[in-house]
Amino acid sequence: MMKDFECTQESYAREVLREKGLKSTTQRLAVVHILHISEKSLSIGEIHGGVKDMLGNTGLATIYRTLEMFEDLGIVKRLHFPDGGHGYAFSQGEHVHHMVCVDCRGVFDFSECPAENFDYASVEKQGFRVKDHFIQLFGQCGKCVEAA
Amino acid sequence: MMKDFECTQESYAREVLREKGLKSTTQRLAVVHILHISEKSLSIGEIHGGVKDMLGNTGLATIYRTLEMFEDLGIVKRLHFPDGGHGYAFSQGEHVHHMVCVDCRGVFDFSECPAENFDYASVEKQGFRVKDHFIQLFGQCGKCVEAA
DNA sequence: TATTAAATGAGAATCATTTTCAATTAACTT
DNA sequence: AAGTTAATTGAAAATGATTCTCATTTAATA
Repeated sequence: MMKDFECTQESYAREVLREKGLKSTTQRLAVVHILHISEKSLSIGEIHGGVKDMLGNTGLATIYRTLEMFEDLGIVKRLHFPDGGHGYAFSQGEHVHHMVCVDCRGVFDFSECPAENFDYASVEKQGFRVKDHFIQLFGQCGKCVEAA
Repeated sequence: MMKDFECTQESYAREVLREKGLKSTTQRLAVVHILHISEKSLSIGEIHGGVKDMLGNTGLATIYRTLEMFEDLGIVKRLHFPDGGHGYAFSQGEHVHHMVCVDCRGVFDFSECPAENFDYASVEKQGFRVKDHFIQLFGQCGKCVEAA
């Protein structure tokens, strides 16, 4: 089934799915599209709403299943908000970090890693082996600074 | 009411609470104690269990209320696990970060900030103003490396 | 010790997430 | 282009996490 919202991101997702032997369903591609066209990260509910607008009724469980899978595949990145809520943003598996606007919840990627030159030896003294890190910046985006 | 588990951390919590005009209840001090004696971060359920062991029945809602308040006061730090779960660890408001062992969920503080020398100007180009950051390292602690 | 506002407990209410299973569909075969 | 099959979906129920309500209790002060 050919969709009228094909785009680079969608092709990327199709590719990743195919490599893993997973199906490129209409619902999965719609999730990619919704995340792609959004400036800000989206909650599960917002994604569900967006997909329903595109496709008509869609089960919420499908959205949960899709996002969990996409996170494992590196297609989406889950963000943690200070209030405990979550947001999801499209990602292509690269090492990027995110700035989150605490006012509008907008998400802005940046590729320079703040911890790039950090000497892990200092924290690995007691035998801890660092394998990954999670970094998120909080602040206000340009628009919200002006609006304030 | 004098408790038999007074300790530095407890005194610190008492102090912070008093400054804000909040009460140092038995339940709140028990939460501090439970977190203090634990090597690893604890889930809400584990904290609830620990407090019940100390005090007998204690409402789960109280644990939620206490942790939320403590987080605001900087007395505890909430950690985000890759699976979406949360852990809580005692904190004294200093700028510290955490290494989390993905095997045993143990938490290890370190004060050297990986982003300390990072030049935020590069990410603030588009007007974003960075106000805070969240950094968490994932890996394996010494014990779990050996056990593996 | 009496007073009072803050905090608690218990359970209901709400909200988030996962599970189950019959029906549907994408991908592959012919 | 139709048939086959395993993967996926939708719907609703089940589970789990979190918040709310309000009568009762308690810590802090006078």
